Parts: sequence; structure tokens; C-alpha cells
Amino acid sequence: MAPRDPFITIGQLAARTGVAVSAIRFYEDRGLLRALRTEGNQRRFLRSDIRRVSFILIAQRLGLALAEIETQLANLPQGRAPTLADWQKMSRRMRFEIDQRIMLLTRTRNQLDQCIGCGCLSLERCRLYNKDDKLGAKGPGPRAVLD
Amino acid sequence: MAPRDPFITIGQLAARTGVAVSAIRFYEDRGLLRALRTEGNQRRFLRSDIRRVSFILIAQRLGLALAEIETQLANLPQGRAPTLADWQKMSRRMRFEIDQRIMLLTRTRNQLDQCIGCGCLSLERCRLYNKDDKLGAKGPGPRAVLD
DNA sequence: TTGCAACCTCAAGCACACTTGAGGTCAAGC
DNA sequence: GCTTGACCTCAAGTGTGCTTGAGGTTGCAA
Repeated sequence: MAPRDPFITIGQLAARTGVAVSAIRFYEDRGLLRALRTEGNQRRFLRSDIRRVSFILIAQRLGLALAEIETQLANLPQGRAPTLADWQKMSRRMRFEIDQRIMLLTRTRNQLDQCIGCGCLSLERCRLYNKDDKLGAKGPGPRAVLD
Repeated sequence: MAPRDPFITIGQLAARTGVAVSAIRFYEDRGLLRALRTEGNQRRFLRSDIRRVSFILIAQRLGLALAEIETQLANLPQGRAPTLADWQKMSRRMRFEIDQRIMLLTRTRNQLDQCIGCGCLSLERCRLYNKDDKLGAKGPGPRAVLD
């Protein structure tokens, strides 16, 4: 493979991102990535897919489910390398998400501080545990965290 | 049941915490709760178990896995109602956890800010995506979030 | 040309956090 | 005393995010 080849193999993508090959195939299945195929049916990714996978990892660290990440990624062009502006837009959206999360945690902390005084955690007047104040559960399976 | 009965049924515990009856049985199975039994083999919980369940909910919101929550709960007395001091100790531990999370998010945000300028997200020098900087994956299953 | 790592598909398995279902028991009110 | 809803157990199912395995193909290189 020439050094200027714009395409990379699945193994290279895996190595560059630290994600398992099987996970990359899984992401492709789920529609988070798209790959071209060689004549011999092997996947070839764009170099820019390294960024795409990195984005998936960061978003997961923030607690986004793959479905939500897919929605976010839909804002990027498919098939061509995103421009710097494309990525900057994504970054700003992410920053907003992070801000939201920090605010929510801060709110939880403040409420907890109020509770330390009374040791409640379970009284009707405690907003921390109040089930109507809870972020709705989303059915079975792992719950989303602090969103 | 007399109004001063110190015990509550599983249905009452479910109603007071907003958690499904099946989930409470599951928590008991997992060792997060303990129940007495009536002669007719029905569970009877302490009123203080309402707090215990509330704690589980809050800890889950912070992204703790049930196993970790179990460890935390081990610091509470089993079988008798925890004192105010017991709960205050828990609250302070939780506050620490929350602080950690806020710090990690703040760090992530700062790194992202640096990235907005270059739109990188995937370059070797970018600390955000750097796979050695990643919080280690913990095998299969849902990953812990920002811990 | 042959060897071998890297690739392919498809099906099944796994950990977590529960829910659902079948089939049966308990207890409070009429 | 009978009905009815709340309770019981145990097994199997569900959704998410993957991994593992079987069985086969590709492609670089010695």
C-alpha cells in the first residue's frame, strides 16, 4: 500500500483508534461507519474515519448511546472527509452536551449538600430522591446516565 | 397493617421509591437489599430500606454499576435502620464521587476547547482521543461512564 | 507457489440490569 | 368462606454493546 493511499484497512483503523476490529465491523453494521470494498470484498475506510471513531469513543465517554451518536454523526458528510468546519461544529455541540452534564452534576451536588445536614435521601421533601424529579427511565437495558 | 408497623411490603417499597417490584426482588437477589419473611413467606422490608433504594437510584444516576453500589452500601448496617451519621457518611462519599466526575468533565471540556481550534479529535497530539489516556474499557457489556 | 496473517460472513455467546410469564399461594374485605 | 389483588418462585426473554468461534477467502512476501 503506497504511503499516500487515502484508504486504510480495518486493521489499521483498529490500531489507530484502539478499538477492536470486531467493534468496527459492529459500528459499520449499526450505520455509524461506512466502508468501501476492494474487489476481494475487504473493507477500505477513509483516513477521516479515524476521527469518526474517535468521536464515537468520546461521545461514549459522555454516556451517549450508539443510537444518539449515530444521530450526531449524521451531521457529518458521508463518504467524503469532513472539513475542519464540520468538525468544529461537532465540537461545539459536544461542548454544549458537556456543559449540560456539568450543570446537572452540580445541581445534584448542591441537593446532596442540603441532604447532608438532615441525612435524608428518602424523605418526601428531599428533591434528590424524588421520583417525579428523576430522569425518566428508558425501559429495560442499561440506563442512560445523567442525561 | 397498623400505621406504626415498622415493616413494609414489597409493593409499598416499590410505590415509595418508584422502582418496579421485580427490580426490588432483583436487588435482593443481588444482595443490595435484605428482607425478612412473614410466616406466609412474603417479604417485609424496613422503612429505612426506602432510603437504601433511593441511594441505589442516585448512585445509578452517577453511573455506578450495581456491584459498586453494593460495595458502597456495605458501609451501612444490615438489618437495622442506619443512623443519621451513617447516612451523612454516605452522603459525603457521594459528594466526593460527584466532585470527581465534575472535574473529569471539566478536563474533557478544556481539552475539547483546545480541539475546537484545530478541529482535530483524531491527531496524535490530541489528548482527547489518545487511547492511552482513555479510561480503560472494562470488558464486554455496558461501559462505565466517566469514572 | 506457497505460506500465513489479515481479512470475510454469520451465528451464537456474554455481562448488565432488569422484565415477563407461567403456575401457584396469601391475606384482607365483603 | 370466597373472591381478588398482592404476593411467591423459577425460567426465560430483552436491549445494549460488543466478543468469540467456525469455516472460508485474500493478498503480500519469501
